[in-house]
Order: sequence, then structure tokens, then C-alpha cells
Amino acid sequence: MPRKAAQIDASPWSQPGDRERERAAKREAVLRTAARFFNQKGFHATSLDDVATALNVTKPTIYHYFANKDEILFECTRRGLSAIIDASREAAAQGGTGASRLRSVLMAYAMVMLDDYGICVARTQDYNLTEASRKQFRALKRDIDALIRQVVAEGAEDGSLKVRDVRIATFTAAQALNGMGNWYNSDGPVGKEDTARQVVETLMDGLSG
Amino acid sequence: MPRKAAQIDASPWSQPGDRERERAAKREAVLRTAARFFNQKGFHATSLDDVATALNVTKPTIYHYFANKDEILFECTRRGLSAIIDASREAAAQGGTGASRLRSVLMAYAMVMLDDYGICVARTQDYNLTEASRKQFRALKRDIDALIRQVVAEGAEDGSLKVRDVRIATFTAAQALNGMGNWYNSDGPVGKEDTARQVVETLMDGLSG
DNA sequence: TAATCTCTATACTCGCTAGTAAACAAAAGA
DNA sequence: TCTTTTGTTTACTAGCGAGTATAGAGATTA
Repeated sequence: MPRKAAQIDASPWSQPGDRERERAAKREAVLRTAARFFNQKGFHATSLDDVATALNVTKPTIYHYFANKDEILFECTRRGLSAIIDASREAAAQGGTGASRLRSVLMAYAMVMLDDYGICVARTQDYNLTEASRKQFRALKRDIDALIRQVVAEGAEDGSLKVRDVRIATFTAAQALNGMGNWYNSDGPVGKEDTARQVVETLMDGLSG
Repeated sequence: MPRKAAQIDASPWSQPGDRERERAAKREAVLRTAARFFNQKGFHATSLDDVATALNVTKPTIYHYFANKDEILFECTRRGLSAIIDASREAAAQGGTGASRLRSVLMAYAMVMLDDYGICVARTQDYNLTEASRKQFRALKRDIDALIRQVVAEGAEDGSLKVRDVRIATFTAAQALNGMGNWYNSDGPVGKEDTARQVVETLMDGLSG
């Protein structure tokens, strides 16, 4: 079995750049913790004291890494949305029919929607964000929508997909995947990838026999 | 054109039962208004002062009709959930194949999800409710889930549906419909029924050609 | 007419949470 | 060693919103 290169970052003698790495790691920890709280209790019901306490620090520490609560929420969603965009772009650039590319895109999307940041994306309504963040949030969502529609349209053209209305087909699939976080149980017997695959197959094949 | 019986309720001489009717009408107005605010701004961000002001009354008036904010939210969702249950039960009791009954059930479900209370159901996470309401909320949702699964299972048995996993198929369809309120634009050119029909067809037929 | 019940308003309390001021600790650099 | 920068704390402010005490107006009943 191949191993990862062992522990090169763990030296007690600090390297230049350690500072920035630690700062980034702490930011990330705040975001991850916040996302979990948001998903579990909701954005408004989560206080930054909750997040701070969970991280064994106090609230002002969090304000040392983020300007305000809105920035934290937005960064959580940005991570989710970027993950979708990156994975989808890659999937969309493969060869094969439109249908097979759509399958890949939906799988990528589905996998993100089973993670903290993806669930956060699904649960965040844009009224939770300030005007400025909202604009970016919407823009990212529009990008994703355009990306999927493009693949759907290509599949319709090459005949591998049968779609009455590209817009409706895209929304229907996307919402079905967005909802996965509401019912998937990560403690259950079925893994994320299997679940994602089955949902995607259901969407591709339809329910009728 | 047939007309409704004209205005028999509008007599200035009050009838026995007027009191109760007015009370019920006012309760309903509070719920409808609250549901719209919840959907537009979110539950936490909606203050009962918002709702009261929109109805030209003050907050204590609302407390004359409801015990607390939780009861208002729960009643909104109960209306949505009951509408789904009633319509679905009716649809499920029709004749025909499992597939045709599932179509009817999904159509009924979809139509509710395009209305205020339905959207409220879709957006309400159970952490928004108190322990007691949450129990009822979950029970109603379980009933709906069971109802749909039943029809899906029957369709799988009579061969009119091809379904790998009843649970996953049901969740996938339900979540796709739950999400309709997030993208459907009631000011747009396409009506609710047409939209619902197209989404349901997409789910039934699938995306692949 | 008097007594009561229903509805609504004014004017509050109380608790919670986003965000801040200021000080202190610890490390980095000169 | 002295100074500066970075990270963290304690202790606060300020504002909002759920829920209530109380009183008064209108209708209902006796």
C-alpha cells in the first residue's frame, strides 16, 4: 500500500509561511464548525458564542478572523458553491454523450450536497445574506445553473436526453439533489456515493417502467 | 354562467355563529400573512410586529388569537401538510395503475408546494418548532411519506413503475417538488398547473432519451 | 341599566446576541 | 533586551423582539 509522504509539516521548527497556514486553518475551523451549527440549528439561532465555545475560544477571537456573521455564512456557501462549480466543470468537460456528461455533473453536485458546506448552500435562503453577499451568492448559483443547462441542452441536441424544457428539467434535478441533505443519514448503512448514484439514476431513468 | 348564492353572509344583523366565523377568519388572516412573511424573510427574521402591522393591528391582538409564535408557524405548516394529505389520499384512492395514481399524487403534492402554506412547509426545518409541535410536524410528514411510498410500492408491484429502491425514489421525487417554490415565479407566463405537470412528467419519464 | 365578556391598544419587561473597547499575553523582529 | 505585531481575553453596549400587565372600548346578556 502506498503511503503519503509522512508529516513533513509537523516539524517543531517553524517554517516561513507557518503563520499564514495556521491562520487559514483556524479560519477553516471556524467555517466548518459554523456550517455544522447553521445546518443543525439554523443561521439565526446559531450565535457566534456557540461557535466560539465549540472551538474553545471566545467570540472576539472569531471577530479576529472574520468581519461579521454574514461573512461567515457567505464563506460557507462560497465553499459549497465553488466545490460544485469546480467538480461540475471538470465533469462537463469529459467526452461522451450529453447524457453521460450530465450523469457526471449530477453525481458531482450530489456529492457536494451531502457535505457540510453543500447542505449549508441548500439551506441558505438569500434573505439571510447582506446585499453585497447576496449578489455574489446569486451570481455563483446562476453560474451553476448555466453550467447544468448547457449540458442538458447538449444532450437534448445529440439525442441522448429527452427534455421538454431545459429550464424545468434543470431545476427539477437540482432541487432533488439539494434536498438530499434533508433525508440522508450519514450514520445509516448506505454510503454517500451509493446514495448519490441511486438518486442520479432515479432522475435519469425516471420513475415509470 | 352560474353564480354563487349572493351574499347571504353579509347581513348587518348578525347571525348566531358570526362570532366564531369572524374569529376563524381573523386567525386565518394572521396565518396567511405570517406564512408570506416567513417565506419572504424567514421565520426568525419575521417579528410578530411585522405581521401585526401588515394587518393594521398591534402585537397583543395577535396574542389574542394565538398562544405564541411557535403555534403560528406550526399552524401554517399544518395547513400545508393537511392539504397534501387530503389531496394525496384522494388521488391514491383512484383506479388505474400505480403509475397513474402516482402521477395524481405527485400533481396534488406539487400544487400545494406552490402555495403559501406549502412553501412554508418546505422551508420549515424542524428545529424551528418547539418539542411538542415538532413531534406533530414530523408525524404529519411521516404520514405523507408513507402514503407516497405505498403508491410507489404498488406501482412497482403491478409493473407500471420501475423502481430500485422505494425509499430513495420517494425522497427524490418529494424533494424535487419541495423545491419548486424556490424557483417558480408566479408573475411569469407559465401557470402553476402547467409547471407542476411538467415537473411531474420530468420525474416520471426521467431525463435520458 | 348593570354586569360581563370579547377584542384591542399602550406601555412595559426581560433575555438574548451582534458587535466593540480595552487590556493583556505571547511571539517575532530589531 | 526593547519594540512591535498578532492573537486572545474580560467586560461591556446597544438594539431588537417575544411575551405580558393593564386598561379601556364595544358588544352581549341578565
